[in-house]
Amino acid sequence: MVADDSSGSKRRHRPGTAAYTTGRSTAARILAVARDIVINDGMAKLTMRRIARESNISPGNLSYYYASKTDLLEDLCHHVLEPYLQEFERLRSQDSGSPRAQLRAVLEYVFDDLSTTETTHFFPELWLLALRDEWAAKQMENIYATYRSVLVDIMHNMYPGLEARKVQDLALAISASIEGHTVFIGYGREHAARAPHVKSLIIEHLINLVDTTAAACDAAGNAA
Amino acid sequence: MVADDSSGSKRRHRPGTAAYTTGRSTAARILAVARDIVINDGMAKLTMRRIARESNISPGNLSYYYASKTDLLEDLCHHVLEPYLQEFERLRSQDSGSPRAQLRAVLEYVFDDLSTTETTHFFPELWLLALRDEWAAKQMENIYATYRSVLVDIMHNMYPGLEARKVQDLALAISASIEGHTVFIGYGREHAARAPHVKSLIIEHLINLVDTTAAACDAAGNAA
Amino acid sequence: MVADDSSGSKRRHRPGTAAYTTGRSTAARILAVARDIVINDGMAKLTMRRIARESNISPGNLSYYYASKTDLLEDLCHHVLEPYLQEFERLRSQDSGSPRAQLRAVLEYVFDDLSTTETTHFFPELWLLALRDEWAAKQMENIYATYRSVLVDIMHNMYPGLEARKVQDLALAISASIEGHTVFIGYGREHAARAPHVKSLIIEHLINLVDTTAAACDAAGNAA
Amino acid sequence: MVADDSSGSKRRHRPGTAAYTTGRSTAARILAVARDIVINDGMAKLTMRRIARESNISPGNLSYYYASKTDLLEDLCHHVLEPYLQEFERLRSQDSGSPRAQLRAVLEYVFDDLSTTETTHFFPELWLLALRDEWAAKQMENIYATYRSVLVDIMHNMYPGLEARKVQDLALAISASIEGHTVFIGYGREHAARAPHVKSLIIEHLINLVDTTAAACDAAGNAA
DNA sequence: AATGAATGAGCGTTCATTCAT
DNA sequence: TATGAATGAACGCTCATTCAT
Repeated sequence: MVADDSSGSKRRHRPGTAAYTTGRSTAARILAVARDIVINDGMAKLTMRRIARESNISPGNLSYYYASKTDLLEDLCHHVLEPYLQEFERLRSQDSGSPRAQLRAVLEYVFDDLSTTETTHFFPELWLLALRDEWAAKQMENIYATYRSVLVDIMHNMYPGLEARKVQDLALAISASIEGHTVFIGYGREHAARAPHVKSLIIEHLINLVDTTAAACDAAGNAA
Repeated sequence: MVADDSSGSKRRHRPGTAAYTTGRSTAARILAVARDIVINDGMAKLTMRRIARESNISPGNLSYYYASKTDLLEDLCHHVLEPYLQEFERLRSQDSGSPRAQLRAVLEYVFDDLSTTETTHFFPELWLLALRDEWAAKQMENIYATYRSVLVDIMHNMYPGLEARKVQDLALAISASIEGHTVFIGYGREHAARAPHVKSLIIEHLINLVDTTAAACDAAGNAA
Repeated sequence: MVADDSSGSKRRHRPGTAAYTTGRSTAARILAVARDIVINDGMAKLTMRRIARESNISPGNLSYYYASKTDLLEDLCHHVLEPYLQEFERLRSQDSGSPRAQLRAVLEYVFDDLSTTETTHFFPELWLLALRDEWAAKQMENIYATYRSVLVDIMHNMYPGLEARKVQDLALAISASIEGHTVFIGYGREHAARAPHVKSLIIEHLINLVDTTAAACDAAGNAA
Repeated sequence: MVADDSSGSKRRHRPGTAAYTTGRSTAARILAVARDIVINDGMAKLTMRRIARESNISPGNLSYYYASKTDLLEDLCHHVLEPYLQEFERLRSQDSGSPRAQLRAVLEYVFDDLSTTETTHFFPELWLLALRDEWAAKQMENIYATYRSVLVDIMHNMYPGLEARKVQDLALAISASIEGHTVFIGYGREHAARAPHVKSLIIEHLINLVDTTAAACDAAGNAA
């Protein structure tokens, strides 16, 4: 699940840069190093000098690839989040036998992913960044909107009659509920050991939430 | 709901400090200022100089109260979280007619609190801090353990036969599910407007989760 | 002719700074060092780090006195120009026997001053600075306006009937003519050796310009 | 009045460079861009990177044409000043009816030229550069020596008997007096609006200075 | 003739911290 | 209690320059 450079990526480092193979490898190294720093030590420890040092290049050369830290940060967000986007698209088009099974597959993927170092460490940073940084907010909304749209698609297949607004709220509630577990059962977190138990508890419950809500709406619809 | 200095607070500013009235008011001012900075501008903008400036004291004097930034941070955590602790104790001992009504009251309180600027902005900072700072991790665990213990108490009243481990997992899943909404429907967040709809969707269903789980366990118990 | 701190100086270093004797001496040292750098090596070589180094203080401490380089530059302008302002006021109130003698005294002072290292090196920097820096432009206008107002006063004493506008143009032309010599006969300049000869040539003649202009205006006035 | 490459220019970009048509046009572009930067934004903003960027070439290629910034600066001086040299030669050989009329023509040209953006902005930079840069000093002396030699020629025609040294001092005083107006009535300067009035005031006066000095010397000579 | 890639010193500035008074 | 004064490392960033291709 590595970002594919040939894909429709919008923006990357300073234009004109990374044209030769050596430059391309340097550019890749920069992002990899930056990613590792954020995940291992947190965004607060992500400094241009350290990125340069750990990429084995000079500060001057780093700013040849990224004119400003903001530029780098934007590219980093993109770089880290793109694989998730691709995974969501894969899950959307995946045939699991039934919509219900497909929904379960998606929720299990997301829940399991919470325990990943990357997810446990990067996403909370993104949540915080998004509070003050316009660009980060857009990136965050982008990834979660994609995630929810997959849920929406599947729920629509399960209950075609369920009204759109309701389905969207369900997707929001479901995704938020699962994301919330990150800080409790994520990698290295206090209750990481309970992850399997909580997983079975919560996933079945969330699928059940869809059924219940659909039934309630259906009843309300019929009554009207 | 202001922190009561005479309460069982473990540690506070430099010992021997804040003995006189002026000192005490200065100490209070420092924490209030620090809290505001974190909530309004984020932890990254919390600098000793700025705290000093906005507290109308000199940097030198600030370090008289707090020998290091870490010390201040610890006290700040305590200062911000204590009111929540008190609120949870209040909710624990609150009589709402039935355990189910009491559970609903707690979940509604927590859910509504998510939309608060303070909660939306402070807790994600805490989640991040807890990843690297021992003390923050302890503070975070403390507040959430208290929160869950309230849920555990109530659920025990609802289903005395439900085994302890299961009840604890339920409390974990319920609290995590609600917390997760912070970053989506919290103050100023993308989907803040959907808060009321998501609230009604999720709360009833989390209560339902308790019933379902209890029923399933009961059935399993009987079968055995 | 040293700047007097007790005078009506408008602004100085960061407020609250230089309150004790040690701080005051440091503040003075900073300006003296900055002045020397500009005069000896030019404005382009005036860096915060070098000022700090040559003032025997740390960069951090320098920015304690001056929060930004711009602040320091403004204070430096003030510091360097103030003595000139005071000298002009002295010349204005000086009794030289006759207005003509007083005029000659002023022009001689200014002309002789051109050969000073300080004037030769600092004023051209100011002229350049004033092109792009608002504050420098104001400071430059301030010093030259004072200079011209002295000339205006004296010329008014010489020819009370001469119209104000004409007197002002005369002051402008006279001062500009003398200033222009800075870059040719100033300290270390190509033609420094010709200074005495050019001085006698130009000063008498500028006084003569006043007489000639007054006579011409008088004739025109009578004719009308 | 564009610099002619075939003229007796002493040195230009890196030897061997600009041999082909493309190279020549690039070389010309570099100087034009550099000139514009200095005139519009000042010497302090003249950086190699910026010259390269605005010339649409890479920094590497720029240093193919100019091995160092100093080299470029020298060429830039030459490039900017050459048109003035040519203009002075034109003025020297210009027939204006009488030497006095020719002198007036020269002074008027120079005075009017002061109001030019180019002159107002470039010459003060040159004055400053000449203080520390040998080459700039030479270039500056070259242009002003040519200027003065024109004045000397004309004054010699007016008063053939006037001794050489005196004539040279006169030329120095006259040119310096006019140049001094640059920083007061030049383009965008505080007193630009007074330019026409000051012009008539000063030019007639300077011509008069020649007459007076000649008369005085003549009298002194006769007396002796 | 031109490019992309890289260097390393230096820039102005901020920071947590220390300390004498 | 409180201040002014000071440190030194680190920050993001710019610069003239070099060099292989």
